[in-house]
Amino acid sequence: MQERYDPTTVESQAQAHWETTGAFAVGEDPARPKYYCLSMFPYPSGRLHMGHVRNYTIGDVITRFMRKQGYNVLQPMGWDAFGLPAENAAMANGVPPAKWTYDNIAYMKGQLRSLGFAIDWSRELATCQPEYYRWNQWLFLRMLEKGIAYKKTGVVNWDPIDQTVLANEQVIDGRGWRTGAPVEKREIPMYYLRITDYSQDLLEALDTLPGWPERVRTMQANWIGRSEGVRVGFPYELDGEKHTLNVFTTRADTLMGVTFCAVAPEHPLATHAARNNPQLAAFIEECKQGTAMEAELAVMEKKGLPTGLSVTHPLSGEEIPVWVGNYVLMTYGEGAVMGVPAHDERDFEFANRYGLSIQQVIENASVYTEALKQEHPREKYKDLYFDSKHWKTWYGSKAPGEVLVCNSGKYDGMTYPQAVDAIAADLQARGLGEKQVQWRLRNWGISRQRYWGCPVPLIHCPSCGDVPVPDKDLPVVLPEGLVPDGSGNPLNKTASFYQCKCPKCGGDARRETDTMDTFVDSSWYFMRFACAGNDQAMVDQRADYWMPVDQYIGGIEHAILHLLYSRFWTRVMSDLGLVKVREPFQNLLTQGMVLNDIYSRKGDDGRIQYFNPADVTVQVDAKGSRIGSTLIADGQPVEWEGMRTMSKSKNNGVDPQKLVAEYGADSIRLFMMFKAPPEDTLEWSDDGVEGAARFMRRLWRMVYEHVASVATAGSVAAPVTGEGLTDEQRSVRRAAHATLAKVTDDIGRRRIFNTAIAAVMEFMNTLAKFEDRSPRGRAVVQESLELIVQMLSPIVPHMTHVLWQELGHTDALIDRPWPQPDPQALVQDSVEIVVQVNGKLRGRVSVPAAADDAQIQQAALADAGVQKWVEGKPVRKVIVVKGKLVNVVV
RNA sequence: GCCGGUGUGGCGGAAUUGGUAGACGCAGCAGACUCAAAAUCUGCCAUGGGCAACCAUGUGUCGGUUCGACUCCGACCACCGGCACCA
Repeated sequence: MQERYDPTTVESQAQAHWETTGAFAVGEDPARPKYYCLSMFPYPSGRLHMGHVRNYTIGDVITRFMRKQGYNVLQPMGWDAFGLPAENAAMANGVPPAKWTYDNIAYMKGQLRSLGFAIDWSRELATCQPEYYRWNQWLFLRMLEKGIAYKKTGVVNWDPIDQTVLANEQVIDGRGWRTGAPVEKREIPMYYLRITDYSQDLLEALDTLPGWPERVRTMQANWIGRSEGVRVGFPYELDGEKHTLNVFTTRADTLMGVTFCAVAPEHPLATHAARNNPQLAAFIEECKQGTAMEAELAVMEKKGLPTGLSVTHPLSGEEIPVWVGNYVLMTYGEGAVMGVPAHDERDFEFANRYGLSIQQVIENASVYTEALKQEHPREKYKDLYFDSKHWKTWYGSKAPGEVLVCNSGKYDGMTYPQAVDAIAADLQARGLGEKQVQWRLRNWGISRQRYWGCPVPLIHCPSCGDVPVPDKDLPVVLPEGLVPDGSGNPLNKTASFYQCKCPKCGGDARRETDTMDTFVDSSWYFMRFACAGNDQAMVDQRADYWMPVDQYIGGIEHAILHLLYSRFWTRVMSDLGLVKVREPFQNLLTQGMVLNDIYSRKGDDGRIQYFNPADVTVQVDAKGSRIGSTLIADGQPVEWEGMRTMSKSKNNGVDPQKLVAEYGADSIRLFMMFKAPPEDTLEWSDDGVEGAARFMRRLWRMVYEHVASVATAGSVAAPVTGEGLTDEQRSVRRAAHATLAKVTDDIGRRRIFNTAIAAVMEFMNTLAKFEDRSPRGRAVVQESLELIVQMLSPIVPHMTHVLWQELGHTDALIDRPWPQPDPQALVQDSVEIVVQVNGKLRGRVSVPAAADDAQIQQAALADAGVQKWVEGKPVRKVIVVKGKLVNVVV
């Protein structure tokens, strides 16, 4: 055995073994339970970043662990290869997106291989391959037939100078990223998928996913956003015709407090009113300025203008003025809201700004008590509700029983649910409303006015209209040699693509040049992995074998959109009879981001320059606190801006390849798994990697010294059992098996790897102090080292592969079943009990493991340290927690 | 703005079901080995007081529940993720 640990030799040796034995290729095996372990596939951006390394290491640890548990484990890998960055790179370098993408894939695949992931590469796919995306097109056509896909106009960000649609990312401070022109909203025709048909199903089925993080399920539920309320119709007359303005409200109990209605700028009523009202027309035009992003709309100053029209209150018959409000969203509900300024914060703000009246119709019974009514009679009370600080307490609650309706005639004194029921019933009787369920979820617009994506398979014929591409003509292949220049989709300028014949009438027609949202590509790739190589069908029965994905791993940033779209797409495929599964992902692990320090310096020209943390040294004081940082190159100070996700713009990226070359893949993998729990953010640290490498060398040396001692002093004793061991030998053995139990639980159940590694480290500290070199002692060491090597094998597979052989084994560690802790080794004679007096730690006692409560209590009270605090005070109560602690209350 | 999350020593984190706060590691300090350095090994390492035994304080802030709270409840502060065309 080599005395020194050399990662390069070790890793090539292990990888060669896996390569030649085809260790990672899997097929359908009815004899074993299957396990599908999937990490979110990467966008081929150029090189692997640390987030990828973290993601795939987590997946690999689980894959290797489950394999050792006897499962037939599939871990595939592919490329989310369509998307905007390829077009940006094309614009910058003049290289077609296809070439850039395929070059990146080749490079990144090499990186993944060097990290030793147990990936079945025979199933690799890239979403930009026609063999893949033809099935996007095929399923889209099925959705058209079923009415799930349809055409409608949608709002996009429009750059008026480049005359092109901008992605949200391409809008910087409300301006086009290339032109700097203020962005406008524009309506264009698009294709949509009716995900809202599945709202109820998508929401209810969240309860069938206990293996998903609670927060993700909550976020999805809120995103789908089911709310129960009432549709209220406000009748009005226009040009002698009767109409109704519909609004949706969850607070029908406040209906008698409506003092205005507000409609979205795009609402038909607004459009109508603006015809003879230039001021209003100008306001609506102004609302078209700015982006289509909801986050931006939500923080905008609330503005409005009266339409000059009014509607009739459905119950009181009062005239209610109609306003146009920039905060009313056309995409939610009816695109119109009723305004109850006394009991809605936003309406309150709006009414105050425009001098609209405020009518209180609810009093808070629990807060506005009889005593307070004496103190604050109505007149005084009035002032209070303009006091926004108290607004929430006094008016914001709708908890039943807490608030009662007032100033509302026959509804006075009713609670929230009573009033909603009564008002809904009265509205229904008049044909002016009813109870309604409203969803926040919107249908999925999939059209993108971009080149590097999957073509939408439609043909526009002047005589036949929109004609689907016949299945026999699929795929509609995207030409790969084009280079976008920023002035829109190059497909629009490529006659060989868009010129075509109508499949119906054979006349000249124009092919659709929009491509699909890349979320389409990622909505079903996991099913395609199961059916690699099938060129006759989208999926086959192999998908039924492998699906659902047993463990899905990816970034928390995908908690809503990607996962929801995948759940929807899987349902559509299920409804079409293509697959049996309805929920694609059984268990979900959302890994945290990888952060690194940011260092900057303001240049003479006032521009901020960022320096890579590798080029900076940090000064610390005697305690190790950070006191400053300087650039190595010039020794001058640089500013530390804290830690953020690794990015090009902040120049704080770390190149995985360099690290693998320097420390080996195992040390990087170990560091990533040890530094933080998988769901938390991970702060990068070069010192931490150094520490991981130190641990690797330590383990290597321990095995080396053991193997050498066996070579010189003869073989170890027969395999150890509990029989005839010294106390020390027994205690080491107990520690070894207790560590195994903990590591098995941490990896297998808790999916927390940092504590598993810490437990192994702790045990290695114990083992290092064990100096018994008798044959029995060496047998205990042999067993301990074998367990350590096996426990670490999912995390550092290369080194453990080699050490396993050095420990005298001829089988390959990857196929070795996971060890079981020996129950006999875990038995303890006595346990330490912590003794508290009034909840404060005052002593420790050792009691036999079998001691009952009374014996434990007696031992606790007899302890000298405890006596000191109990003496002279009556003992009121003694709480005994078996095997753990005693609390004496005096 | 809305939805979700996080907050513990100099730093990353541990404490799994309400039961010993700070495991494990990084950094730091001291020492051993060495001509020296690297590597390695040993010890110390929350804060304040004390020679020490020990005592008090301490898990973002304020308040509550409990024999007992990092953990549960209420209010607040700060930061992070998402908000439908980045992936």
